[in-house]
Amino acid sequence: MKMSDMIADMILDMFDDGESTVQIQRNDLANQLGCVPSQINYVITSRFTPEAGYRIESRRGGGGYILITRAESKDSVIMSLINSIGNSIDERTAKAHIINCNYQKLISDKAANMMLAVIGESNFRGIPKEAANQIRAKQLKLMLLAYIN
Amino acid sequence: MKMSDMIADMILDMFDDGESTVQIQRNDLANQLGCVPSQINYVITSRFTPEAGYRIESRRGGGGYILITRAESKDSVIMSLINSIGNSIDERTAKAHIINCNYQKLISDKAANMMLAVIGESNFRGIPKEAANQIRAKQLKLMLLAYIN
DNA sequence: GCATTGAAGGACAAAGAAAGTCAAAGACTA
DNA sequence: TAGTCTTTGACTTTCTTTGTCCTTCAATGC
Repeated sequence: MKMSDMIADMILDMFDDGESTVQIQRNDLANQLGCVPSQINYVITSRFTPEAGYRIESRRGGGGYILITRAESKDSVIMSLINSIGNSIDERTAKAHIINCNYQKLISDKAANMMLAVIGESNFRGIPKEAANQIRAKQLKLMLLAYIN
Repeated sequence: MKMSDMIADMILDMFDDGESTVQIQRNDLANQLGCVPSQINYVITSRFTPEAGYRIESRRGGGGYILITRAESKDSVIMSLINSIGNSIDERTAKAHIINCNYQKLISDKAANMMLAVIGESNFRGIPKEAANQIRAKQLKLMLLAYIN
């Protein structure tokens, strides 16, 4: 298993007992898992994003920490994700959002697969990039909306 | 025997133990079989198509992979619907198919709503009718496939 | 108080590890 | 022989890992 996924899982596990915040020591965690500290940052910025419903705070210096706060309601996270999507989105970003949502258990595997199927670049072959991005954005927002209703 | 067929057989073999997904490492497989990596792509796009009941996902970068998912019930009503769709479909017809599937309890209300959201004409505003119909056909087939997995 | 020092975390770039794309050349087939 | 199917390879894009240097903070000693 990839180191990044292990780190993400480790953090998700810490949420398990119903808590909505997790505090970590970057160096400790890196040490436990045998990676460089900056990889923790990579995981946090690529997976624990605001769009996925997380807020990050941190402090440097002696006794420093990283605090990860998870949003309460799933639907509200999805709603704000929808609102964060403008009227155009590329495949890469859309895919990342969907995979993240699925990873955080905001949407089911099946729904995620359906969404991934829809937004794939190869569906749009032959039409201009920007037109495809606009269609993709509309479709993704509507699907997410349909999902929570 | 042709290399393409060997690759296809190899992949099919991996499904053998009742699994509905196979994960491959493109470079590894190419290496095992002694072909260039891109030939794996050729085989996948030419043989493991939605019409044949396969869905493809992949990730690049370190720890990347190609995931091939096979429809479980190849002879289901949905599979034959997928095969009847062709490479172009208008909103009305697509809608009728979806509603019918839902009516027959082949797909859930939620899935039907997601599909209806995707195929809606207004998503495709601004692009030529026929291009829209082709995108819609691809998307509908893939969604149905994702649903039955 | 104030300067120094060590203990955090942050930012960023470079290297590495996959997979994707596309077009040209070659092989087959009707 | 025209047209399709395969094979190959060069180039591109994406994601991950690693490391180095920077900034911030708290504690300590004067």
